[in-house]
Amino acid sequence: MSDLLERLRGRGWRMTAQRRVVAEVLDGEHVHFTADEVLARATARLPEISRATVYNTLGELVSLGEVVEVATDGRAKRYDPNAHHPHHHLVCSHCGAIRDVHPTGDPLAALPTSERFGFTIREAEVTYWGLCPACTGT
Amino acid sequence: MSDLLERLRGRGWRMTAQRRVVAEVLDGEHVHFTADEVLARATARLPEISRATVYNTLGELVSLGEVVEVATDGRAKRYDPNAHHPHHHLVCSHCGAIRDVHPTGDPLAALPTSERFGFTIREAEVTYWGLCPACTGT
DNA sequence: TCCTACGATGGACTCAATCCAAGTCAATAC
DNA sequence: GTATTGACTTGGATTGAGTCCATCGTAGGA
Repeated sequence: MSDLLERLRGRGWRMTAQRRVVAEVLDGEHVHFTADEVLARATARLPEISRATVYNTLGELVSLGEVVEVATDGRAKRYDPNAHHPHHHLVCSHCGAIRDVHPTGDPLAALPTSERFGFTIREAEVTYWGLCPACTGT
Repeated sequence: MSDLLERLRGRGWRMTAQRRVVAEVLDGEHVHFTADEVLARATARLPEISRATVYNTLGELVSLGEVVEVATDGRAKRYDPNAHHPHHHLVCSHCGAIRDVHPTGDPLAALPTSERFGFTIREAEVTYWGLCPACTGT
């Protein structure tokens, strides 16, 4: 899965040290970081990188479709590098941890025309809420 | 549907002018206000009400289960007074407008045990994204 | 190697939401 | 009706996430 950089280069994305570091952080681990966590990890590799650059780069990766923005609740947005496999999310209501899940069927099909109110619907997003194994005990 | 105040009183909720006004704002119209919109409408009826009180009251209504907090994307949270009829949401990605919808079937059933990763799942929340009739043209 | 348009910087700013110490008042008891 | 009291309200300060912008730096083409 480590060809994110190749893909970006292939698309004519201007490569800079900062952008490479952000892409590497996202590509490296399959967790869902907040922008601040990305910043922290990027800073570890390239100390002078700025917050604005991290936001710019994340925003660009999102609009390129390489990364998906996940907004759960009022917490900070998280960035999901697993954009090429459609999936949904399972969120721990206690600690905020996120896992990718793949439910069966198509949720779009469950919405009859009479319930669409003239909207042009583009996608359905399913979030499952619960307690992760670590938080179940507490 | 205007018995929200009755229900609250019945539950021993301490009634104050501020709380009544907030409850009335939510009860009156079936749209999904942001906290600021609630504050604006509450202020129109009771000019000296403070922002903190609106947040406190909204938070309390949420934990009483009388109102549902809807967080879509990075925008401000919205408050949905239609808490007694389970439903999902249709959001306009352009203007942020929200409508309640009732898809068929149970999204929880679509998640096989093998995809639950030991989580204790409490609920599934489906958000449909699209453009509302007013924004489709632009 | 040189140019230059695109990208990065960082500090100020916005916006939503929360905190807190002091003041107020609804509901209960008398 | 009055006194009491603990829960509620206030508003200004604060936090946290994210954006803006004028200026500086540099990747990549000529």
